[in-house]
Amino acid sequence: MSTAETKSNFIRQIIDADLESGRHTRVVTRFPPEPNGYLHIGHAKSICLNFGLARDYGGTCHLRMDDTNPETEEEEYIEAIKNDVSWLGFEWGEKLFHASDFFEQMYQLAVGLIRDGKAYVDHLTPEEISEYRGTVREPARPSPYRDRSVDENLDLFTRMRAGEFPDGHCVLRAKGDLASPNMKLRDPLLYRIRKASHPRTGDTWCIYPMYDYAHPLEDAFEHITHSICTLEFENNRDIYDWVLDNTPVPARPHQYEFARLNVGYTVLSKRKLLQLVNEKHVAGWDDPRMPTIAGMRRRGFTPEAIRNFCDLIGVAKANSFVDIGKLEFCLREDLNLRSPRYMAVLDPIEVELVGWAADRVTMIDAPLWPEDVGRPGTRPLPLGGRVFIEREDFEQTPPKGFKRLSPGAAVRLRYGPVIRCDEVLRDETGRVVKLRCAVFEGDAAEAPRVEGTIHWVPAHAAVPAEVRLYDRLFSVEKPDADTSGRDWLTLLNPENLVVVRGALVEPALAALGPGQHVQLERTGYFYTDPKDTRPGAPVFNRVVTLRDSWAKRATVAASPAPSVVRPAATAAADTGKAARKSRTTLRAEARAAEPALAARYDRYLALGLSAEDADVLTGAQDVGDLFEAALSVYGNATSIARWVVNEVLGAAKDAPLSTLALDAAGLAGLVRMVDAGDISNLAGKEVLAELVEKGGTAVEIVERRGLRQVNDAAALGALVEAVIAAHPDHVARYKAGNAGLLGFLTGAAVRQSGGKANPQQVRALLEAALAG
RNA sequence: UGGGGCGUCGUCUAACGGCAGGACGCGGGACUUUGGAUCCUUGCGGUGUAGGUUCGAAUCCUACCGCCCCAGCCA
Repeated sequence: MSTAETKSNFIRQIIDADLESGRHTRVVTRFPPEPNGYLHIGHAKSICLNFGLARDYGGTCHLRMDDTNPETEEEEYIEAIKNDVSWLGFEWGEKLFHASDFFEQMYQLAVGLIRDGKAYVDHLTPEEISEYRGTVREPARPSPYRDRSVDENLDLFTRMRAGEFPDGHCVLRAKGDLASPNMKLRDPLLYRIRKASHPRTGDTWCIYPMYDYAHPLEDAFEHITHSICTLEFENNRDIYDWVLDNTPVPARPHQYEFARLNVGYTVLSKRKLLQLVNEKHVAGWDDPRMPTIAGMRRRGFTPEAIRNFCDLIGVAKANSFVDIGKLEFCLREDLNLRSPRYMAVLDPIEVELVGWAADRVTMIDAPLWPEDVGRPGTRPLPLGGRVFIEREDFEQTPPKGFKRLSPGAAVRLRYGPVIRCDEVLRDETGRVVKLRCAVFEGDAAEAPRVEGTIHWVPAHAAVPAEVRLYDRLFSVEKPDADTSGRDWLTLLNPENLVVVRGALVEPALAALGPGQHVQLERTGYFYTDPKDTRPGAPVFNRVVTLRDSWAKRATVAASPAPSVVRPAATAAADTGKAARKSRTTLRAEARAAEPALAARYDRYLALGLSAEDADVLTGAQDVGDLFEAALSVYGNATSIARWVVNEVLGAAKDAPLSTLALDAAGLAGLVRMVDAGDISNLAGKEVLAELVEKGGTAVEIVERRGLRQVNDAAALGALVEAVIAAHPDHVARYKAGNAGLLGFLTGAAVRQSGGKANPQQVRALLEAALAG
């Protein structure tokens, strides 16, 4: 029931472009978990993305264990990961890899880097390395070992591999850029010594590659085309590229980053999840309260619901926080179709049906499925003289709108007769122990009208069962962002699991085996625990509650509407500390350092340019050069300035202007034609795009592409008529008051003319034509 | 603070100079032997701020504001 067609996202756009340009002819992605913990819902997003891309583009997705750190990685995790990915419904076929498969090749490439003088063995201690690295403001200092000879480095590296040095004695480092503002590039570590046994390679290695070195190589060896990771690796992309550019690899993958998943009331950091397990705050990695795939599986989530959730939330680069309600929605949507309905009473009150013959039992054929699911099937449901109902379905003094039982009121027993509460029996503490109710069977004319239906179980045939009510793990929405200073563990929800041992279920449920989904009517979706369910003794895990408009109303009524006063985004309160150095200040500095630029600035102001344009044009030599050169060909300073500032800079996208095919004469010619009305602004931009791309002259491009502006009233009139005829709906909506549609219709007309029609005139003609 | 990213309904996400759309949520309605199933909904609600360019700006230019990431021998 996966919904609709696949949503567009920025990664799909990149792939589309790569396929179209021929950069790639197929798509190969990978999901590269480190086997140092169990997979969680955040990984599910990545799995669905990577495998989904491969599926949709007819490519392949590799499963790769990123096992470069033997100290934290274990075989148990490797198996769990494989199990979870395949349970989610994805197949990697033959394409199972391990980073450790490539250790020898990685080593050889490292030797190559040393030979090329691009890597060295460093003996600085970790503390010293950190110290030498500098800060974001100050550059790094070179390690005293940075310049030793290739031969010495080769010898040392060989001995590192041979196990001659203890852990931490030395590392292999790349010769990066010590002054780089990107800290990751300041001589990144490539190899460290770890005399630990590796789950796959055992003791054959005692040096292990670092992520930043290993990952790009793994991608290249596997011929990955699109290497997709999360946002926090953006800074690592520079080393990713460095490694691939400095080693002879068989392919050239590229890294793209997307926003990782965040959801409320849980944590998704492996460190914290591990701590929850180790310190026994939960019963293990597969505890149903855990956000792990294993935990969700045991709780009763389905792969379909999780996949659907991942489709629903999309993929983008903005940090986001997904409402857990979306997951619950996906769960209910899926579970509705696969969960037969039954009844169970969690907190029973006995009800005596007054007048019911002592040993009379009627069998009810109760449907397993509601009408909308439309599946056949019933289960036998016996009704005798005593039943149990839910304690919360009775109120001595019902609040307004209460549709359940209260003294003198009547309800229908689900699938059964109507009952009216005539007598309430209590114990000495005042607790209700029994209700005596009149029964109205069949179409009894005297039956009271009822508004509510409640669930029940027959007292004589009820079966005791254990019910585990799972709730959100934490009691605050963002335990990771808690600023109260409390330890995050104190934020655990004390009621994240409530075990109900006195629950009573209808007899048909007694035979349920492990791993079955049911809906306990009016209570929620449940799953028989796959580990603890015994023959005849089901254990029910609550997967998710049902939507509950009454509970919602009740809560709202109870809490006196806390009129949420949100601190209005403090309007430009200049309390804000100095922003980062802006481009203006950068340009001002450039002018201060270079008198020629400063002189230009004054001259441009004298030419009549705005201060802003003059500023932008004089921040760098090349921008001003282009402006001046174009100006010498065509003398309208403001027009040239406008095109340089607003259009050329946009087209350049921060690249130096010298990388553009555009020359000053081309630009000047273009601006001249626009000013003269030979071509429209729109066409002008089209011409500029080609000039930037391929160079040439504006006149030639205009003639070749036939972009000369059409100003002829008759031709434009015909065009307008045609557009009006072609879009009757839009015209009607425009006339009904949707003014925004004038833009749409103008656009349609201009587009139909191939960008040649004079847009002002088109718009005016349209407006006039539609006014009548 | 140097650098790298990101700001669109309450939340998530589209729109690539031309109708701000979808989903969850919220509200309203239908139906009802699940208040909680299910269905309908032309209902609510948004382009961080301020300028500029353009016939037309969420989109291009400029400035400002805010948030995230980077100084592990983790990944």
